Amino acid sequence: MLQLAFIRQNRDLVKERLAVKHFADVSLVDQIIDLDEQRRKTQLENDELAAKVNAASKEIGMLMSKGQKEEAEAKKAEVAQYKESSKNIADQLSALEQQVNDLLVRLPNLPSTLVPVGKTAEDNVNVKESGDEPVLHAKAKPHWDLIEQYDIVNFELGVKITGRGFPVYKGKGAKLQRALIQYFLDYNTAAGYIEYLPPFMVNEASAYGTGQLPDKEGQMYYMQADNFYMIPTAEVPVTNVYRDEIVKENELPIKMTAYTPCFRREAGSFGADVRGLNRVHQFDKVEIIQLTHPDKSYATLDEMVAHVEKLLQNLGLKYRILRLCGGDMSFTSALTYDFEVWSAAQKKWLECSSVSNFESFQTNRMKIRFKDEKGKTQLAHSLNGSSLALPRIMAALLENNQTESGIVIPEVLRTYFGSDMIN
RNA sequence: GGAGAGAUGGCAGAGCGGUCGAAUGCGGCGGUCUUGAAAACCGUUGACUGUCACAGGUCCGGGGGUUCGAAUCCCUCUCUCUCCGCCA
Repeated sequence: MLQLAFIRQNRDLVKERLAVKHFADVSLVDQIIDLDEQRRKTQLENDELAAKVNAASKEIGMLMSKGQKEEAEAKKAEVAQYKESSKNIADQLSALEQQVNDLLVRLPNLPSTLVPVGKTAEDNVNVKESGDEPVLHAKAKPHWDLIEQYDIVNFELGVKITGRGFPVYKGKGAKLQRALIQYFLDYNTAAGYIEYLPPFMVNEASAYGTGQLPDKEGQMYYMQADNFYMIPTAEVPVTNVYRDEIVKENELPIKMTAYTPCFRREAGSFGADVRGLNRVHQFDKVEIIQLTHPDKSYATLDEMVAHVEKLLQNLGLKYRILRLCGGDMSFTSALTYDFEVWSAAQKKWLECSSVSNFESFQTNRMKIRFKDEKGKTQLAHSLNGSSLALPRIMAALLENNQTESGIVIPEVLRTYFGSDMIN
């Protein structure tokens, strides 16, 4: 969430930036500032009374030890009066705190000044497009036909075992998944990311920390008996590694990577967009996460974008990089780049990575801080990106690399995959 | 699932209901000494809120209660550990 002090000092700027994100209820900002004003006033009253009670109680202790019983009793009566009024004020105070906080968590992150103005995906800015258009043979098929032909992914089986959107990978399909995961993790750790293998379910505090709660619980699978959520992305468990921690400045940046399956309910999607591997409830993803000094997060964002880009180049895929406009960004992000791969048989761009700077939006909730040179604690910045989400990469690889004699495996994957073709 | 023990500052670990934000040790930081380092010695070292700066307030797992006063007593929730059972 946004920092209250910042909102207070930059009322107009905050409103202006929220408008870029098409946030409907800009008046929230004024409400928050007004309520906080009251809160602070009430806090002062409360504190003054508490100080009186504290002082009187101390005196009572002294009087008692000296055996001055009557004086002590008189003081007690005095304290009783303070407490009468303090009860009321304390209730007011906690109500105000609650209200301020409830409103504050409803404010999305402010978009950075680099964010293009716009409302929908149409308004995203194409920053770069690269890679060659694959030349397909005459009988080229979309990936949902290819996986049947080579018997490498089975959706019907997934329906039988679980339900729609839970693909079963089989044989070379399973092995290709494993090869991709392995390759991505090795590529990330070679760049200095520490590998984690976190739990695939998280508690409420973790889901709140990265911003999935309180609003988006509908997107997560929920284990009622234990009050756990299935993770929608590795970002959730891995960013929470540093929740409530204060690190030393020289420990930054903290770079982490993790493979996890991701579980998304994504209710209400139909049609061609969801065919095959385009959109599923469970998929594999390798994620990169960084915690940085606030001054360095934008340089880090560029570095992460370049890191993911290289990965796509190594796989030989045609891709483009989009800078998301204000209306298309997530609630928590300040600046996001989406990567899309070209799926040659579907003739469609498929999103395969999203790299974002959250500035202090997540770290403020999670209280991820560092001690600067002067010994002051400050919020770190958090960033993350997919490197990469597997299903759409798999779809693009299958479609773009298909030949009449089989599917050609990219050079970089061959040692992991054990051969150069699926046929 | 059954039985028991516990939750205190970065870590370890004290804490008769009053002067405890909290002993002590370790660690961290600064200094003395040293060519440099180690050792030794001296000093310093929690977070949040608030203020121009002080002052003040809050925090000893969470919530509630008793009391003039709670880390300390009571209730409750959560979590952790040990033993037994079950199990990959």
